[in-house]
Amino acid sequence: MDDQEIIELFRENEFKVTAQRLAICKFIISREDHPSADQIYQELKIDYPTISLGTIYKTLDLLEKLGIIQKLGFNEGSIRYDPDMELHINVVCSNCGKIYDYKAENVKKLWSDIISDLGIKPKGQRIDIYYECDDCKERN
Amino acid sequence: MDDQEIIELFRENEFKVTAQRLAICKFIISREDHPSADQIYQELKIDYPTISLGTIYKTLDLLEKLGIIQKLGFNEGSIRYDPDMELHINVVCSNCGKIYDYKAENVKKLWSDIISDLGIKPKGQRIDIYYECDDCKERN
DNA sequence: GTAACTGCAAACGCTTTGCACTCCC
DNA sequence: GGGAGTGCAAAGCGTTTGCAGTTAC
Repeated sequence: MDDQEIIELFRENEFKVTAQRLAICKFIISREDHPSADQIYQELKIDYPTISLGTIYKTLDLLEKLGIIQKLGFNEGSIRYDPDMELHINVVCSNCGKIYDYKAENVKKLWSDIISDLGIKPKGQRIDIYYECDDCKERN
Repeated sequence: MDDQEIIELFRENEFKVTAQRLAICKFIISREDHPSADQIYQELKIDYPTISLGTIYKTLDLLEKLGIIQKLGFNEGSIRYDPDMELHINVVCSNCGKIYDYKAENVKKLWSDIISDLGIKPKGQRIDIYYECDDCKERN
């Protein structure tokens, strides 16, 4: 998704295009590690010194409504933002919180089987695997 | 898991057996809808009028450490407690938050394939499907 | 008897809200 | 020019913490 596509998506949905929104949207799309609101804030503050956490949260809600990102609530109460809306598995280090995505064709087949078995119209899904990453293993 | 087993598990791990702990543990095991801490509090208050939310939280942490329950953080920031530690799918109404579990044999096979593909030692997992339940559909 | 547990209240951290100012269109 | 968006600070809410009193063992 390039700048132009983002701008068009905003305009189509009658949201104004602002520097902050563009920056937040581009940032989250460029990251594969599902950052938290505060991580986004800390990094964008460098280039946009007056940006506020409130704006980050409002924009993230907007991006979720537009279907660009997915919120992921975790057990310690933290919320992370995932720009991958396709069926995938979040591989999560339960120690440091690092996340990467895993895609497997076989998941798709199984998933459609389950859906038809359940007889529901799914609105979304979330699949996590928790493990301890190599960095954390070394540290202990 | 009956009373005696719970008591033994507590003692084995050198935790004292109190009326509150037993009540919380039995309550959560008996429920299939993954209640929140406050729901547990509201219901137990009837039989244990002096029980406090602090005790609920402390006990839930303890039960998680003992491996009896699993915490599930959701997108709106809420945390729900799931007493089913086996591989299963949480079927979640994204409107009212109702949850029920779905177990399928075929998930297990796929899961072990994915694990060996990833080459990791999983510590746990979580699989959610979001949909709108019949009650909520009617209401709209 | 004593260390662990409970209940209460205060503290905490993340998220949301309200409002005056600003800026996109 | 006008209304949506921003930034700031305050409020909100679920969870955690600290501590004096209580209870299991």
